[in-house]
Amino acid sequence: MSSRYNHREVEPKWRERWAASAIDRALAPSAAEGKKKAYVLEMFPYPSGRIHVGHSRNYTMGDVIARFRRSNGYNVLHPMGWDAFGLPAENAAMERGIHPKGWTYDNIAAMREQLKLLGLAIDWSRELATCDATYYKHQQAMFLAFWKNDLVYRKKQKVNWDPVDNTVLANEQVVDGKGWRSGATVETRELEQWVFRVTAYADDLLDALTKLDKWPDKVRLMQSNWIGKSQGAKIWWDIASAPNFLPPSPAGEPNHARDPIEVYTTRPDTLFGASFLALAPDHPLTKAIAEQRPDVAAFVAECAALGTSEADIEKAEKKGVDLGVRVKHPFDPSWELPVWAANFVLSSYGTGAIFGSPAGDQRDLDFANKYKLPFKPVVLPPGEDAATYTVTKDAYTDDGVIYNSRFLDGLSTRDAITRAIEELVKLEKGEATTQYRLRDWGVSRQRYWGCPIPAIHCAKCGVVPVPAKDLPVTLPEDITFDKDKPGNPLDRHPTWKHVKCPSCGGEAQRETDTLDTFVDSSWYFARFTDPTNPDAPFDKKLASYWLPVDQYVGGIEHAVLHLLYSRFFTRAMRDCGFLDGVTDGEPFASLFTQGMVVHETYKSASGTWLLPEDTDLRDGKRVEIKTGAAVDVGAIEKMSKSKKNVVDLDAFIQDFGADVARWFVLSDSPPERDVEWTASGVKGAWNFVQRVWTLTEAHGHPAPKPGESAPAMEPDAHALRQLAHRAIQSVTDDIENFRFNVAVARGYELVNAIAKLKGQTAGSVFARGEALRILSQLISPFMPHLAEECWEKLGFTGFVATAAWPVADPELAARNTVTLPIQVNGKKRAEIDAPKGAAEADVRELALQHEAVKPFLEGVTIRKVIVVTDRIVNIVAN
RNA sequence: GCGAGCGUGGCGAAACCGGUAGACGCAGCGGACUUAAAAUCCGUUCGCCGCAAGGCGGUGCGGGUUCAAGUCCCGCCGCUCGCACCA
Repeated sequence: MSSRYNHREVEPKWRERWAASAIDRALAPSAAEGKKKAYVLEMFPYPSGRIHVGHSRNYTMGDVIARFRRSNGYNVLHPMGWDAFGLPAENAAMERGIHPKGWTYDNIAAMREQLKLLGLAIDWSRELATCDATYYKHQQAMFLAFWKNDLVYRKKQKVNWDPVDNTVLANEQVVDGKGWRSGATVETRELEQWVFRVTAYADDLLDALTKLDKWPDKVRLMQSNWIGKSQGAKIWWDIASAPNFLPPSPAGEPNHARDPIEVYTTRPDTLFGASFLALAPDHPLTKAIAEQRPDVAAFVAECAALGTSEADIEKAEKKGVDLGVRVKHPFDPSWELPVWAANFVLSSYGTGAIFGSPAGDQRDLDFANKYKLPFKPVVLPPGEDAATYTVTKDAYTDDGVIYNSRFLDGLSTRDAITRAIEELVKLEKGEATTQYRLRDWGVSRQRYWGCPIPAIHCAKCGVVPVPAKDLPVTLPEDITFDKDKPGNPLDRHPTWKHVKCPSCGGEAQRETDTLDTFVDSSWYFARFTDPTNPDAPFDKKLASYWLPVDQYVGGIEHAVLHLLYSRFFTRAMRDCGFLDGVTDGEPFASLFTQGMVVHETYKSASGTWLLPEDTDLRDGKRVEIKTGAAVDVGAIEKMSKSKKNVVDLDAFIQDFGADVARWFVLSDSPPERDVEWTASGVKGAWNFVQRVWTLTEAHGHPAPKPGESAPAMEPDAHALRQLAHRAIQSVTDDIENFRFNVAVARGYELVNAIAKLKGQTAGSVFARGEALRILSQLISPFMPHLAEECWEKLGFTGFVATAAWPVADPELAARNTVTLPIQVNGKKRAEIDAPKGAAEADVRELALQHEAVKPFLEGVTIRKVIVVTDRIVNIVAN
């Protein structure tokens, strides 16, 4: 009597039982004596509406780890929440007249139900949403603490300004120099911004990367590049002469037009090759001169107008204008150099000024060639002759021996850098310095749907923090969104921003900027450790117990920003007294970046995107079901709503079940690589589910308990036992090492082997029952519903989800004979079976006497026989 | 331009420290069951030569190290990702 496995009944049944027994709750530290903790976390989602099967991969991977750890006796924390502030809610409000709050919470409710259908072992009692005042209240408190500790400050910063939407745009919202929504040309504006002092930790954030050995090298490298530490020197170039209109420098006042020009370089060894200085178009001196010289003003305007897109910059020709200023060479006051403004000098890096040493820098060389500035080589490449070596169009940027450089002559690049800095220090013309590419983090956003910044602007007292007793500063709900009135709705609100100054009691205004949503996600992992605490972001003891996150799982797209900000935040929380258990400031001990789910894209004849479910394969051609018309099959891309190449999760689970979805997204492709969602792959997973169930049901006996002694059995039954115990070893190892696709393959192997053993003897029944028990346990992290159903069918009580992970019997798992390939001159000619660990001499004899080997040894001399124990024999002969 | 990664059957892939290349899945082919189909089950499937036993070739291309290379080294080609005038 066999019945088809009915996921529509089985899956909800087990989810209800798990929930009723609260098995997914993390234990309080006091209740978890003797257990190790495991904090498993997937990057929490933005509640955009509905989830598709593509989203499920990330959560499934985390779930496999969480379930695996629980089976291995850990106290597991596996929570879920919502990254709930952000622009899409405001866009929806504008487009559809819905309130961002309602839209967001509706989406959360829908997505929570969808996620629950996946059967994830999540402690839902800890759910949080960053848009709850109960959450952002603590964020505001931490903001104030950071402010007090000088980790928050205000600064005029260049921003991308959309003049139509009246708002700041993030870099990724600027497409080809135009605002992504309005299409208006983006301007650069200077705005007073709230800034987090990330650079305070620049060195630590960089150095600590070496200790994050459970992070992908790629991510560590990306962060390292992003921080971009470089060692060099600051050099001060005294003004020799300047246009008369520049006023003289008042003594003691810095940053004046006639002050020495500060330049940053990593190559002070090439100072004697210098032939000009170049300043950024918005360098203070450039701007001062532009006020008096129309040609310079025109040049500055031209640079500002040039698009900010990378392609524009790439194509832009090196251009400049002579500013009419002359400076003295630091090593020789009689040597004067011209000062130019140049479009390739960035004001945002270093000091916004460089010295041009054309023979050693391609940009400088291009520039010098264009404007006929002189240059001479000062670094002699290895193997070149100083008498004949010349530079014309290609600069030499590598190391060499310094020449044409007076006291630096004959030194290596490295020694010359040290020597040059020594001399600069002696002459008080410069000093060694370190530069970072990393900038402080501007967090001001002119938006409604974000965490209000707890600050008040008072004409008398300046910028005043909101007193702790007045937190949270909540968002007003009576807000209007109007397409015709762009900008920040908070700013337009009739009453919200008008408050009394907490300091003087006078009329004042609230800060109407809200925080970048990356702030919300920079500490949510810590809030999960104590998610309902009303008085503090989290209890220190609880956070110390759970943190760091033992396994973090998410997309590579967050390799830099989210992960770097979280590392910053953890250090800042530590140093402001919120956190004391994470002394190294690292929030995520181990990181896994998973690949995406990709799918073909389909376009109808009229050019609109089609959902996969609206198409069908007929005679090998893809057609639109409604019309029968041919469909244009496009590239295989990441599943996304905009291209409609998505498979809806609800519908899929209805048709095939959550276990099929979970099994499929983990099979075939390695987890870090993308996996293509295909109908045939689904079929494979579906067949497997059916096969596991059919075999389990057909067995018809209770399975032996773990450790139960086995009866005598036939060799094929014994072989199944061996395979099952080896599968335990392999799958355990595969999960531990994130090789889920290999674990899946082991599952197929075990099922194939179980199906092959047909006998009904006591031995066979035992072996089959044991193998089925092991199978149900090994698949339980992957297909938890099916595993429970099988576990129950095999006569066990309680949940397989909470049963102890199976342990392989070492004797059964061990291989006592091994098959050794025998090679002659590296080509395989035969195989022999030998006892494991057989003596070299014995194996050697077996190999040489083998019938299949002999013909290849005739007429040649055996030079050498290599025997690698338990691996291979290679006979070298000629 | 700089940096990193990848390249294996018709497809997704596996291969631990250099030791039988292609596990496992999909698709294909042949067969069983069936009036038929679906489902299921069994067999088979890198290419070439051969009736077969077997042989030869084969991990993007070209070299090298080694008894032995998908794996290590050098040089190309292609693809993907990150950064991008960073001084």
